[in-house]
Amino acid sequence: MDLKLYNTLTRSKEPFRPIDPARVRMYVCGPTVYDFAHIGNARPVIVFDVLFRLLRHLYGPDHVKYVRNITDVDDKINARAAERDISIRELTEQTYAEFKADVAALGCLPPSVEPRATEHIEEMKLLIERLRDADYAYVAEDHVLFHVAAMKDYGKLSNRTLDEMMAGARVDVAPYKRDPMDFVLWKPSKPGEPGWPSPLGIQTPGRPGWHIECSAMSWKHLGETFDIHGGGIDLVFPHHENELAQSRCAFHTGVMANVWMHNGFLQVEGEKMSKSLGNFITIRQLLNDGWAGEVVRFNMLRTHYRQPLDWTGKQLEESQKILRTLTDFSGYANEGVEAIAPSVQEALSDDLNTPQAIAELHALYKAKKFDELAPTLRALGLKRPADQIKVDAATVGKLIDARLAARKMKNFAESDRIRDELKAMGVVLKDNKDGTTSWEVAR
RNA sequence: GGCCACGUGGCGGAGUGGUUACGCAGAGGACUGCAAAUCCUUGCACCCCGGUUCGAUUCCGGGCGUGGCCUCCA
Repeated sequence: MDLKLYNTLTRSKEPFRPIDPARVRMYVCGPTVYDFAHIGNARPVIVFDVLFRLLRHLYGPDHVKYVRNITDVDDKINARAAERDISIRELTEQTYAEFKADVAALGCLPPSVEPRATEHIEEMKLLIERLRDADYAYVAEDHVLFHVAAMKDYGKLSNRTLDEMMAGARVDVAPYKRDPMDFVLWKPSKPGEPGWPSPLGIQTPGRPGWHIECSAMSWKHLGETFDIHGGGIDLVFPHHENELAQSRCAFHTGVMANVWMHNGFLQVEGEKMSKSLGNFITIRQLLNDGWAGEVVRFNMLRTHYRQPLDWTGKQLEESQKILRTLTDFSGYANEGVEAIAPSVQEALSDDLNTPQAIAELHALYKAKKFDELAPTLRALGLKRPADQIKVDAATVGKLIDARLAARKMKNFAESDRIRDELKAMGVVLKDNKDGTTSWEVAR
């Protein structure tokens, strides 16, 4: 069956045809490492992890290269490091380590490569030189700017024409820009700011603009053109539009990535997530609150990746319940063979229709096809969530024995009392026909 | 103001020009000392107004609502 993916470039679902099936290449914009990742950041990480897993399944694990960058040079990083009075390196290292731990808890495989912007300054400078040599870029007051008007079909990805953008441009345009829409490829660093020797004969040390980082890193690790470029929908403009412009103009190609994929925006309890509203949810916080990473992952996948998603506590609880049910059969194990059942593969192949895939998981469960269900769950990174609270099994066992004894003597007041006591501990009993009792932790 | 997305049953959420989504919650039943868990059954739908059509939730136009981008943002 064919994999179909929605392409933002063409605004339609298209059959996926890798440039080289032996080397499927995907790039996704990664985090700017200055603070804990929030659930908005988690969405693309999880969505593209599912795609990564599907591609590995379809083309073979050794034939898929997934690059997710780390932006470790950025004004927000500088500000935060100064705020906390630590070095930039300390901040980015620490934040990156937290990020790695968080997304691992969400059941995400590490990408094939996680390049850092600061380790690709030379590639960025090479790109900048190429762009200037081809008259797509110019130097002005120690900045290097991309001249948007030089590119004929600029705006194709975000569906904007240059005229529209000019009309909407804000008043305070930097005076050294030829056109208001021109964007920075390289900018001078003030003393104290991170800086590198500048390209194109600029004497002042400088640092790269945001967009050139991704062009450089994707080039280095995936080549001039590749298959899939992903990220959040809010990155379409200006980030991806500019990335695309840089790479295409630097390499004189008609495409950068063949398929551009964007996940929808996420809200929290019906509102935009923001620090001022006090509804800012980090991955770390959810984990600290006792939610299993798998539950967070499952909750994210219950909505199709292109749809807007409203994150609520109610849904999270529901997700935990569902995921427990789906993994509640004898013989289930979190580790073991991984495989994707045909019905699930078909759903995922239709532009990553994870809600349909989940419906298929339910169908497998209902049909008792556990030998297909377990490997599929594992292949999707959906394990049985761990209990939120820990209880002492020996204590529970003793209480159950006492209750069974009471029941045998038809002392139901006592047996119900013990049941309530266990319930207060978070333990829920399941009586069986033959007089035995099994139990599980409710949270 | 410009560009764009979304609006499905109590809730979440797929999908489709005419036939069951799926899940959670609810209701009824089986089981149970009573429950819980489990299993079986089940009610409830497509924002509004026009148009196209034999027929529209599904296509087109308009309206209303929510959200995103246009400045850093997943």
